[in-house]
Amino acid sequence: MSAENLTERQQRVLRIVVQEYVQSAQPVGSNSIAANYQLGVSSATIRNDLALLEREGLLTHPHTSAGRVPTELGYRYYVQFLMADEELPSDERREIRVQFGEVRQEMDQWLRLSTSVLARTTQAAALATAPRTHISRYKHLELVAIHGCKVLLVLVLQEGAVKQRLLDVDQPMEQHDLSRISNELNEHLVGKSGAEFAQSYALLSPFAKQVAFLVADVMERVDRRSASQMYRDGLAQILEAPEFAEGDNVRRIVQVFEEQTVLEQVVNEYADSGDIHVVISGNGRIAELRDMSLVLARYGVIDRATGLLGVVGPLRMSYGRTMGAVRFVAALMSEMVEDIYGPQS
Amino acid sequence: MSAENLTERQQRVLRIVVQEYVQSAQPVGSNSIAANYQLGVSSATIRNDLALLEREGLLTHPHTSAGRVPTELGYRYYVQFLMADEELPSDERREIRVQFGEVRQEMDQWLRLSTSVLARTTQAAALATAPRTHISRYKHLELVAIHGCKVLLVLVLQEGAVKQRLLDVDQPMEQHDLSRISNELNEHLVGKSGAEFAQSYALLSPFAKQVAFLVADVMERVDRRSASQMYRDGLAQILEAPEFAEGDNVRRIVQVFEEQTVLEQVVNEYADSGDIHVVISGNGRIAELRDMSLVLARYGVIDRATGLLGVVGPLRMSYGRTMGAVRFVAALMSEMVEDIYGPQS
DNA sequence: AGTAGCACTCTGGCAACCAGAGTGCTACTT
DNA sequence: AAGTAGCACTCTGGTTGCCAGAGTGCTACT
Repeated sequence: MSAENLTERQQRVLRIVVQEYVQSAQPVGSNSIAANYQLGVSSATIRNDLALLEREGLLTHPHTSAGRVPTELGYRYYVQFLMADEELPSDERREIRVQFGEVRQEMDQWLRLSTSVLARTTQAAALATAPRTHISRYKHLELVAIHGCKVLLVLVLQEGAVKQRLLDVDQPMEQHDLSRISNELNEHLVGKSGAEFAQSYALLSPFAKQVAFLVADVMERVDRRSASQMYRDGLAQILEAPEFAEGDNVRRIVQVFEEQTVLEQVVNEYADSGDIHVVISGNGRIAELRDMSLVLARYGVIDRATGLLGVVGPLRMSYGRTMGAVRFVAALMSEMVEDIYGPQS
Repeated sequence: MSAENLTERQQRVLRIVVQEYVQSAQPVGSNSIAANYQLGVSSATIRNDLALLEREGLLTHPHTSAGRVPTELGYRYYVQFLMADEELPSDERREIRVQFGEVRQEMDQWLRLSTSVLARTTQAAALATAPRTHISRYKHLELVAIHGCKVLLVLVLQEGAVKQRLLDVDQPMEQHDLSRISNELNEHLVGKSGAEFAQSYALLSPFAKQVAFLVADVMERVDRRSASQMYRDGLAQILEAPEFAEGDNVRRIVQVFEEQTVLEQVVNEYADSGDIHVVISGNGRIAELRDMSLVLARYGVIDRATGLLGVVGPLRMSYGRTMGAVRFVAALMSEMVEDIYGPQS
């Protein structure tokens, strides 16, 4: 796709159509353009431009006597060439910053807040995944006696994630003994990945070694899982969009949003690229995402721990504002994740 | 509501109407009843019975020339007097049991599996809350040095819940020192509620005391929160129900399901009663739940840690099967929670 | 290149119509 | 008294025809 084919005015007309349609959800006709924008030409001229834009595949009309509507290609052209980057207004930014400040200490609230903020400011459905590393590394482990032969294993990974697991041991154990074993493991395994545990097995007591096996297993599971649990919010909002009102669409959207697998696919596809991404109608390749747009950004500390966040909305979305919001929230989250890792070492 | 007004046959007719309508989603008329069931009377007689059931407020018809449909009252009568308790078929039970067996050790999977199983077996939307106690009690704490002045506090509560919190300390601390403090706190605070911490403050070192304040705060927050995070699944499925297809209904359902506040209200209302509950159309008192039925059951160890699970579906739901499924999953969950507490002491 | 004017097309709403389904009632039977 | 046959009545949902309104596309003109 290139910008060369269109005259200045045609580009303006295309921009107007997209913006009007985004706002009103109504096909926009030549008359209303001529009346509401001072293009210095009559509606007939605009009609010619519209016809040309349609021949180029950027616009279409639902039926002969309706106004024009952007095609997927039209939206892509708009996002790539015509759109102005919008920053979130500073008062909104300030308020969001305050909210993030309030949960700074509670890591388990970060994602919830991100999705909630995104959903509210963009009027779309928001999603976020927890930061993950490629290979988990051991940070700290604790064995807690629950009762009798039940022991709770609490594992802290270097990226700050906490995993728990219930163990059955052969015979009742005292918290005292369990702590000794925890200490032993913490001493030898800190900073290691599951694969590197093997180096240390020789140094461990038999029971500690058993636990180490288990920990390695847990860590491997974490790594193998294609994506961590996804937070979501704002589903109800996008169902208000008129284009989703019709029959089967609702179900498709809810399914995409609930099921995770489709989103994971996209998320994985954009796993390692840096900047913000706009996926319009699944970029034609992902059938389930037909008629939806995603705006996604990666956040975190690259090569250390990164996650993905963004929104899902109708094609007819305010891309400028949405991208501004996603970019801003991603930046805030990055700040907070960096905080865990300390100044870049 | 009582059972006395209706003759044997009228009750049978009501049961047939409910069951047919649940299956077909079509209003059921006197002819089809006479044809498909051997009641030994003609359709005219059934018409009389239907008219009577309608006068009693148990049935209604959408318009003059349509068949009958149960009213909310009709469903309630059905559930209370006419319904046969259905147990889940044994092969389904076995398979579910296997699945639960596989995640026995991973507590963080329990709720996810519960909702997933319920959603699949009942074809409705499922929800579950984590087990909670009225007053949290301290079990174990760990302080983990993250880097510089950042410390991660990991708190294990007696009911098995794990909370984490990020701390900023005045000066960098060694893991060694942090462990000493953790041990100090574990020694003095184990089994205590936040309110009871005060007894021990005198025995603690200054820094440990500061941490104890913080822990008390965290525990208080946990207790104050009206309900723990809710797991959900199967939303897409119930949107297939024809009665939800129409306009605003979808949004209302998604909102109820997503927003938590309404569900919390109900959940709290049935917080302390033992058996399974069927809430039909919000029992007339909760407007948001109009045209939906909830089937809820409490699970866990009473007076120790209990949670709630159940499903949300259309009024037109197979109550027998749904109740069987909810009861079964609640029993499994109770087993697993009991396991944490050990044999009733 | 741009414009005025006009014929053409398609939608969405409205009214009229009809077959089908199911009721409610009355008069009759057992 | 309980049940039944028969029939008039009512309401829906689909179909058809119609019309105003909106917007286009084309041709002839500046």
